[in-house]
Amino acid sequence: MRKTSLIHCFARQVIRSSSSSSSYCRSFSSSPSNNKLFVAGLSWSVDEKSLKEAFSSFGEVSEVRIMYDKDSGRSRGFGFVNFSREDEASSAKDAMDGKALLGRPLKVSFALDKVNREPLNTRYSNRGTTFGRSR
DNA sequence: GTTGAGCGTT
Repeated sequence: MRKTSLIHCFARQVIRSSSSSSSYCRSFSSSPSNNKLFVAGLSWSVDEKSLKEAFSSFGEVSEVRIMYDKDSGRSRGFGFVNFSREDEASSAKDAMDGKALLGRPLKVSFALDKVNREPLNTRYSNRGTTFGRSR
């Protein structure tokens, strides 16, 4: 009876409602996102469909997003893969992490939640301050 | 025609 069961839930830290406004969820565990995967080390010639095809073999890929450069328009070499199940995502990560795609080693890891944030104190008037260049 | 550590828009 080898049932992969579920992931060991890692360290599930329940966010206590300390404040109804600040949700500073910093890297609590090694899995900030469950079904969200961060794929890096991709070749600059890789597309979303290639990644989806590569990760679709482990499960159902719900969404695949690759980041592209706004200046050049070329792929930055990293993207995000969303699975329908965290079990598949974990398998894909554990299976594709370290492997190679298009001749380049892939680096798969859980993605950080940067879209699930709902901050209220945001100053959109921060325009005008050039912080140099984006990282 | 280039480069190679990383965490992203709707």
